Amino acid sequence: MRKVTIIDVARKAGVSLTTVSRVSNNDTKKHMRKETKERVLRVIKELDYTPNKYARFMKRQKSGVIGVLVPDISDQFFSLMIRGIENISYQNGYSVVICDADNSLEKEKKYIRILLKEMVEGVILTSSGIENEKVKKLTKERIPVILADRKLKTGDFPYVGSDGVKDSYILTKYLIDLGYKEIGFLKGPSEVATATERFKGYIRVMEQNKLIINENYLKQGDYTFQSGYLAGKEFVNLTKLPQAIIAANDLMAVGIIRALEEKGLRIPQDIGVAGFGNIPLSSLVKPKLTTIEIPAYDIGREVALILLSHIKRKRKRIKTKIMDTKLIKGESCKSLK
Amino acid sequence: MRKVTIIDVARKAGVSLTTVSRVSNNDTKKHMRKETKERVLRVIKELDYTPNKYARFMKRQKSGVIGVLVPDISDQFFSLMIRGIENISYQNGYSVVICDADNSLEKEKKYIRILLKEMVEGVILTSSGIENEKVKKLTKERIPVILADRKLKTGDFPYVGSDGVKDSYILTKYLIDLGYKEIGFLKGPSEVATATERFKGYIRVMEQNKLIINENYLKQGDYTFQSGYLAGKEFVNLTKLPQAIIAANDLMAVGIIRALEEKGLRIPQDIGVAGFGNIPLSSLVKPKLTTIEIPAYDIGREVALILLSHIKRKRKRIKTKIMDTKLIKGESCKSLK
DNA sequence: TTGTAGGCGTTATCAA
DNA sequence: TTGATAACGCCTACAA
Repeated sequence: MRKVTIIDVARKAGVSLTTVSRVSNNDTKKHMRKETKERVLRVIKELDYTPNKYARFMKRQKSGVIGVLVPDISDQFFSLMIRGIENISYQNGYSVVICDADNSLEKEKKYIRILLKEMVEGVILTSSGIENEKVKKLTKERIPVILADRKLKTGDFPYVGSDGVKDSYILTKYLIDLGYKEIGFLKGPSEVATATERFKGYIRVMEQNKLIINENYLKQGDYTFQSGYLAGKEFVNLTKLPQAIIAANDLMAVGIIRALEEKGLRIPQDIGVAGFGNIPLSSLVKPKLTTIEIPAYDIGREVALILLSHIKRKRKRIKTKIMDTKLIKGESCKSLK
Repeated sequence: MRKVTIIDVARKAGVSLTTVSRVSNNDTKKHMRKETKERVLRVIKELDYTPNKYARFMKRQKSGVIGVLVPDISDQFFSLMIRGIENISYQNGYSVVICDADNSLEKEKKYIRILLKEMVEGVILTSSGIENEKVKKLTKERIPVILADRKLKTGDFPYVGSDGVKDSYILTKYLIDLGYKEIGFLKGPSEVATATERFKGYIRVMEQNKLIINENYLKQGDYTFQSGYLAGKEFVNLTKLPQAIIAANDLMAVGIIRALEEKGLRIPQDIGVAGFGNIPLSSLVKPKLTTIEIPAYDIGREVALILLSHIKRKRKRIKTKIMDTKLIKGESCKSLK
């Protein structure tokens, strides 16, 4: 069954292809008889005609595709974000090409090249640590790049996501208000912006409240469950435990809990644990995690909207949007008073 | 910065575009001087030329895109599967368009239409219950369709996934061998093939072993955590509990565990629980789930390979591949002997 | 208000 | 062994 082309429509409607093209593109500049327009519209519907996007590209040099580059699509945070992106994109007639960098810098670079070849009109980037250099390559080709969830070390690309410092500030403050004084922190990977921001917020509140930051209570993780579990084991080996531990993300927090429980410690009676993200796992785990909810789906929608506004060169090109987050008072921390 | 075209290459190499085209497509039918070929190849590399895929489509009428339609990309099983699909696809120069049906039949139909407009060369379908009718529409357009993980009620489309009956057979048999006799079952949604197959396998083993299937021990769920939790509550309200409960997937199994624990029951001391899937959550939960591992990533790779073989009309067009699964002996069931 | 014609970058057919 | 040329389906400047 051959595809319907603009010629089929033109023939059936008894007009030239130009007229059909104008109707299907809703060309308002040219005036045309209402009757003609309606007739063409009817035939378009009858034949179920849609312009061939590849042919259209030839003239317009616009692909109608945007690229999304994430570290790991099987991380639910990112898959939710992608759902948000797709939602907005399809509504606006854009398709989405997703690239999973597999947490590898190598693949990330490779995909930047692929996206260029795909002639995407814009890129949404959540980097696992790519250098600015490579990203600049995109902007040099006049392809707008918006960062989602994770900022880059340098450069001032538009960004949509939460304010990690503020989030951490709120969470740490909440623990302090509950009565916790000796609070440890499990850091995330140093090349990821959210990780460093969250650590910074923690430090800031601790200092503001004149609380001592014990070096032994600071550990390094990489955002995986496993690294949380290992850090948890390190914690229980200390001669004296902190009263609570904040992990830079939920997955590590769950890992910590598992390690602590294995040693017979009870959460939150013996020690409090908190994380960031409020990933679905966080409420399925027992005890439910105290955490900061980051609205992945909404971030996806916002970042797509902003990218499209850049692509379409709308006058108000928004640069950055900090999303509201929400403190989830789970069961993994309790009032000490 | 303008894109390099075939003309730029031709000019720089001092040959015609035809020659460049032949080199870049590795046309083996036509013989050409080795020297010419090498020169062109060098220029292609120098200029970093890649054929414009949109222009190429115009001639070939092949988009180089395959479509993937899943019920929910934020379900880790599907996102892992997608990773497998993308892995193979990119290796073969194909891009992937992902459609998230959001577990809705309505959207599923809509996306079938979109995929047709996108002129995908093939479709990988994991249906949340679409009618055969709609899928036939695709095959009528000569677009190959391969089912992943979930079969359709009717029609004999190629399929890649596990054998739900067999999986369930193995799991149930394992419980029986442990000494369990009164085994309940929480069913999944009736329109999903894996759910009905797993129930069938359970029934079969129970009957073969002359074990009574107590109607009160059969409940209906919909694959969500919530439905597992609710079913768990129904179970504890029974005057007499079964010795073990099998849920048609892991998420529901975890829900059951949560409900049972809330009533003070201990797993596996008081009652055993098992599921299907071995999703990452299953090993993060306590106790670790007894379950059947379904290799999502490998299913993705296999289904992509098979789809590509159909697209390329290779001689050996594989129809179906049943993937090996693995019994995970977790801690949520124990030997009663 | 509507139509004609040229060209976007590529590949395939035919000719040289 | 290589090259000229006609499509592929659409959009748009220009013509009518």
